[in-house]
Amino acid sequence: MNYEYEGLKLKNQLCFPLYASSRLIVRLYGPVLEPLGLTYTKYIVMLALWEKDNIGLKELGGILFLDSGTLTPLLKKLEIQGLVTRERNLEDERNINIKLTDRGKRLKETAKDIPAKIGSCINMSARDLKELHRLLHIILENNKESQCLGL
Amino acid sequence: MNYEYEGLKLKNQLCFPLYASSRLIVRLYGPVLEPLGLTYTKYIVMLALWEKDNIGLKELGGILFLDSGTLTPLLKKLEIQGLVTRERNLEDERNINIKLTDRGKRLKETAKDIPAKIGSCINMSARDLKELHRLLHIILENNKESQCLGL
DNA sequence: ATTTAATAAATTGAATACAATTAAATTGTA
DNA sequence: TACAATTTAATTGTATTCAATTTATTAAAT
Repeated sequence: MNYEYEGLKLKNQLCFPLYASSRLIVRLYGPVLEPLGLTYTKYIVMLALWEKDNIGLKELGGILFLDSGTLTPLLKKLEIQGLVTRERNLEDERNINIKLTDRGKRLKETAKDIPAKIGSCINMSARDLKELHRLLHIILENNKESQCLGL
Repeated sequence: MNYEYEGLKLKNQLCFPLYASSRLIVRLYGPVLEPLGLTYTKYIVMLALWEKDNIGLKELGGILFLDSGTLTPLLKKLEIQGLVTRERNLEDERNINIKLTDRGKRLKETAKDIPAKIGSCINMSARDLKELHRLLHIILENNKESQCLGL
């Protein structure tokens, strides 16, 4: 038997189930977020801002692992929706400060049931959930300043 | 203390680390696949075909959790690259059969070192890797015919 | 003080994802 | 047989992602 190609089998991939389940769960959010006028990416931006308001784009990107190429157009849309404001930092005009509007702050109230709603769709024991959480964070931490990626 | 909004904290999200680490690892593949003329999505299509050649688009989509909207343009590109052929099934012309060309088959040889190359970037014990694998497959299995999603 | 280097955001272009619709082929049924 | 329902790909339109480039601003060095 030739084991030379074992690593190429889908069932032996780590990335594939990661990629597939990520998309699966993001898709789960779609109809739940739609009434709030949010997409999944907009939602995690709002999550970050609800925890820390008045933050620079760079810092926001550091938290969410997203760069200005993704965030700039996204934040402009959130601004048009009246959920955030974007203004240059007066002390250093290279930076931009993102702030929640009152409407953006109030949306938190509407959003607070979403985690439970999504959670009920993921049929997994609390123990497994916690373990999955731990393992994913190992990946994120390992690659935060990876020698493999130039992040 | 008000715990009403605990579920909205990023650190309590399951989806966020799933989403972030998936993107992180897909990005890891970029420079590794580039010399082969493949993107990550093209790569998993090739992985599936190396395991089962001459397969319908629908069946391929079932394996990879992708629909014709994603696969049709992707397969056309792989066809232009000379890695696959697309032909209507003569018995049922609604279906299309995807076959590897000789060149597509030979690419497997070039690709066989990729899993080890990526693996070396993911600093995780064999035990943790296996556990992560198991947990991700729980999510995929649970939602394969979910009551929450209309897949 | 000038010039150079570094940093942050915005822009551009390529490649997905995916919902929704359309078109073609097949199946089931009256 | 006709016709409605179903199935499969393809198409369309919207929303990301991300690498690479550009522009503006600030910091560092001469």
